[in-house]
Amino acid sequence: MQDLNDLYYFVQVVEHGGFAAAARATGTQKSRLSRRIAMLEDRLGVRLIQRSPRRFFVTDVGREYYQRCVAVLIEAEAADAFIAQHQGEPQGTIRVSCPTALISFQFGRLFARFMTAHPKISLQLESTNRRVDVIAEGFDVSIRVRFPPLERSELVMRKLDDSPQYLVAKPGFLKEPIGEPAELTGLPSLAWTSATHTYEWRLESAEGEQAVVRHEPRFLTDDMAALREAALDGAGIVQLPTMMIWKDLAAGTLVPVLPQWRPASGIVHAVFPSRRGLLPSVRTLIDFLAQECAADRLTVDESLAWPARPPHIMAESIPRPGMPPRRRKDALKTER
Amino acid sequence: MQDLNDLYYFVQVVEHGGFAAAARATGTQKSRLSRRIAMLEDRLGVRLIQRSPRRFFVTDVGREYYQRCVAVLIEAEAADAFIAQHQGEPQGTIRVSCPTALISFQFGRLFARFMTAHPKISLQLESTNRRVDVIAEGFDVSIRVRFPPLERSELVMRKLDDSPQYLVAKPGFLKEPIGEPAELTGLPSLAWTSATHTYEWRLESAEGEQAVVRHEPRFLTDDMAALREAALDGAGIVQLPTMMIWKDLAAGTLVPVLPQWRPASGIVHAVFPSRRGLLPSVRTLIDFLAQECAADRLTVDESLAWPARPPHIMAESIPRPGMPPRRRKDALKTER
DNA sequence: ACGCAGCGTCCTATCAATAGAACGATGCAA
DNA sequence: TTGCATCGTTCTATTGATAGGACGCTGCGT
Repeated sequence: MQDLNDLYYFVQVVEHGGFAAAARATGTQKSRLSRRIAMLEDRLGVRLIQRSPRRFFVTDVGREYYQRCVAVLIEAEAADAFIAQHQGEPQGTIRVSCPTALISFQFGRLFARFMTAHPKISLQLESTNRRVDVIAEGFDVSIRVRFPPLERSELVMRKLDDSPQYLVAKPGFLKEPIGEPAELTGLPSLAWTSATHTYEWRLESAEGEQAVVRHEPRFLTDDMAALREAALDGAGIVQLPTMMIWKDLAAGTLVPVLPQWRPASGIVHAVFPSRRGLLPSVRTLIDFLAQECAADRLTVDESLAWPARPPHIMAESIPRPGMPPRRRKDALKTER
Repeated sequence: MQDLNDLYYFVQVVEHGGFAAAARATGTQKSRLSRRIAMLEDRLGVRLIQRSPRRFFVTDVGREYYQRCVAVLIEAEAADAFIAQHQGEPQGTIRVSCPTALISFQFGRLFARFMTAHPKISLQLESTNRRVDVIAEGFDVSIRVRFPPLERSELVMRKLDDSPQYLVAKPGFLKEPIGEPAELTGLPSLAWTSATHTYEWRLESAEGEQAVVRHEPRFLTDDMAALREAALDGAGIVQLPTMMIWKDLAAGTLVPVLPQWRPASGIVHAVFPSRRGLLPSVRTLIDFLAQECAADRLTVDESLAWPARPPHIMAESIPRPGMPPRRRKDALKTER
């Protein structure tokens, strides 16, 4: 295989009228230029440059070859220019997957805000509760909610939000209030379908005590809205995300069950194939979502008068050197 | 400076649908391909290929970049094709310089034969007796005659012919025959203008004795035809090349002076800038001239019934390996 | 469910290209 | 005519890329 860099060296030497001048102009050693041109001539079997100490001129065949080499370099520059132009302003299409419920009570609004803020970016959003294969299915990013401990993955994760949860029921569903996790045993429950077919509430007291309560749900579904409707109708006790039901709690149409014990928070995170080569558009989206989630959480916490929970430690999102976190104050203000 | 070879690697990997397949197809180690593509992505700041073990697909931006890289390689191939096409059949213009006299009595015919034999080659022939600067003046080849010892030069030399010489005068010019070189002293002489302004005949006997006779010519010129005319008119004794006057000798209009002592032969040779990168057309011309000179010499020697002189040892013309000397029997036959 | 072939990536001893200096040649100015 | 600055080329100790193998992972066949 020929060394395409020789074409570059050749063009530089011709354009500067000598090895020494080309070396100075390009910061390349003249010994390298001398050697590479000699090797190029050997490979081609022609003399491109007639030269001796103090003498230098390009042969006729060398001139024609030079023109063709310039064409090569122009194409190479065009390829780089395409990438540079592609990088410059976030644009293009982002393929995202997101759990259905999360879209309906939280992320749907965020995606809409994002598109308003970035007119040149399009989203292709797949609403799904299955665990998508990011690489094979061609997603740029997938939004997921998982409960700790998170499994390790070849994919890169960026935490977006905590997902505090409530155990709730319709007011009056419980004949008498309960005070201990053990009292939950045997009560009717509703749950999200689990792949492992085991159902348990992992609870934590304000003091840090932990309890695990196993239950057998009388209603299983992968539609979180259906779970909420069933709870509102008094079908049983269910664990649901704060962001989904905070207005029900504020209105009193749902009430916390065992309020001194809180379920473990989930972690909302984005997963994507690699930090290297992340398109500006995708990076912009992920940063945006992280910022919007933080702002929304503050609003909900203030509304419910609850202190912000300490964040879970998850797979590290390495801060990008030289890139300060983006703040969208104006976007936050206008949307309220 | 980017490594243009990375574009080649990228195209190969994309076209073969994986690193392993590309490595097999190109004979390149897959570790190199893996590394070079990773470095290319780092430099560009984008992910061109989404991949993991057993998974491989080219991103959208990667596909567009691939198209541009193909364009680069096509241009590079075009440049090589131009050179290959340029090399294939001897064609184009050869710039030659040749001494005027040599043209008139020997090489003019040879150049004509050459052009007949090679319709696609043109010659630009400068008839000159000055020592041209081959590199600076853009000659492909210069024909020269020099007497030993030849000076060393950065130019490459290829001997074409010996140039045996005769001391001659008009019949009857000498009142009495002379037998020794010393008897030449004081006789009227004619000579080619010398840059050194010293004039001497270097003679050698059949036994190998050598003699040097200094003389002061009464006629100096750089026109060899004029020298011949003057000798034919009886103006004096002159040294002339055999090829120029062999017919005069055969006809008796010129006779040898001091026939037992012969002047040293000159060497007709071609000089050119470099063996490396010698165009096929130039190589063809030089080979042709060497062969034609050999054939002509044979004819003249047979006509004058003289044994061929042993050739002088000169700067070596390295035989080109694998390339047998070309013989042009048909050309020799038709021209007689 | 398990074993295996083959994938892409990483590691390191080896090899080849390079940087930088030395050399001989050349043109120009004094 | 001579000295000097700068040219292109060559040489070699050093540096960096590579070959080749090892590794972990994945998909497919049994």
